Amino acid sequence: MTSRPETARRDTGDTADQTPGDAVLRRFIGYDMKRAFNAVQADLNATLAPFGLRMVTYSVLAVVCANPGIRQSRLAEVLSIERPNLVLILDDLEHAETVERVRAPEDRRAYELSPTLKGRHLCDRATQAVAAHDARVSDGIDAGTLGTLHTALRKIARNGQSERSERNTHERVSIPRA
Amino acid sequence: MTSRPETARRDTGDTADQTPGDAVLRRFIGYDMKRAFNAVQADLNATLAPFGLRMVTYSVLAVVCANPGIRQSRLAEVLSIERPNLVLILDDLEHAETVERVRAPEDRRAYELSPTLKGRHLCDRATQAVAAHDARVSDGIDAGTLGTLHTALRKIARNGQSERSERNTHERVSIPRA
DNA sequence: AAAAATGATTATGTCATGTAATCATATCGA
DNA sequence: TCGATATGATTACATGACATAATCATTTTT
Repeated sequence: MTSRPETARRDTGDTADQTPGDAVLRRFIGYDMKRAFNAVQADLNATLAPFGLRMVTYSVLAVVCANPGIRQSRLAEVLSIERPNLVLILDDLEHAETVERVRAPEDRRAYELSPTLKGRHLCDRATQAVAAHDARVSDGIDAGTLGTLHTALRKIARNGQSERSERNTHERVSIPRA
Repeated sequence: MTSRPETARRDTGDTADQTPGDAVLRRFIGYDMKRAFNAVQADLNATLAPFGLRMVTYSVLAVVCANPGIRQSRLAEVLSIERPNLVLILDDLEHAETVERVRAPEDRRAYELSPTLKGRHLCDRATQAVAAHDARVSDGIDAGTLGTLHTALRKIARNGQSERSERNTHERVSIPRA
């Protein structure tokens, strides 16, 4: 296998040239995913900005609303966010008076998180905007394909996960709490 | 629309609880994309590390190999990288003696980029590893579905792109931070 | 020739995210 | 019960990715 120029002629750098240039990378799912995700991320952040939210803060708010009383550790685990980072995110949300930290009565180290009324309303409105955004970026993709996409992406996430944990077999493997 | 807890009972934080917790977000392709991409990115970076490459540097090397003589502006445009950032990436590759900057004879402001022999070999080997990685993360997804996935992701990328450019006709929105 | 545009670079700032160390409380073992 | 250890949350710090503005050299335009 020897890498070759995409075209026989030497690329003169002519910007009118319609040759993709990144054709070599297009065959990789990872490349298409990165490009798609970048576009989605930019649009989503623009969608959430009017609500004073970012992607992460919205995710956290949504999960807290759906799971009132959830603790920070569990939340971090669910969203694959490092605990220290979650602290700042929650500071942000708490400062906006959308989420409350309440000491867990059974374990006074822990906080139980719950949305304020304001938080619920914000979450509902933001969720509508996110749903609209999601519909926009999925425009022109039929429902069946969309389902396939969901399934495939989840499989890929699992595949990547397992690859990584296999690599980490040296240290902790499972989490045998409880 | 009013947000509701996913389960009737209050979440006790019991770690044995198998309830996903992020079910509210799972309906968005953006969420599944983020999770999938994170997993892929982690695995890919681990795959490239032995070659002294990162995702970006590999992309650049691959495009340079496929388009010898390409200029930095064009390269930045193709990969959607900001020009200033490309400078450092190329410094890296040039320092590793995999890519060369040569003044363009017709325009002495510009550099024409081409891979060294070493660069070509590295690219070929890295490409094999990346292809293997891509196969790993796509494991269990049949060829037809994979094609559908490519098509859908490209469409999403385009949708996001056009949304953003439409939005940029307005002014920028700032995000107030605590 | 002067002005404007372009390719590359430098300097700089911001944001996201990760690691290590710290503090308080809880649990476990002797 | 006391001491060791584990756990939840936090703080402090490092890093990496990426964007913006200003600068320099060269080219193009007028």
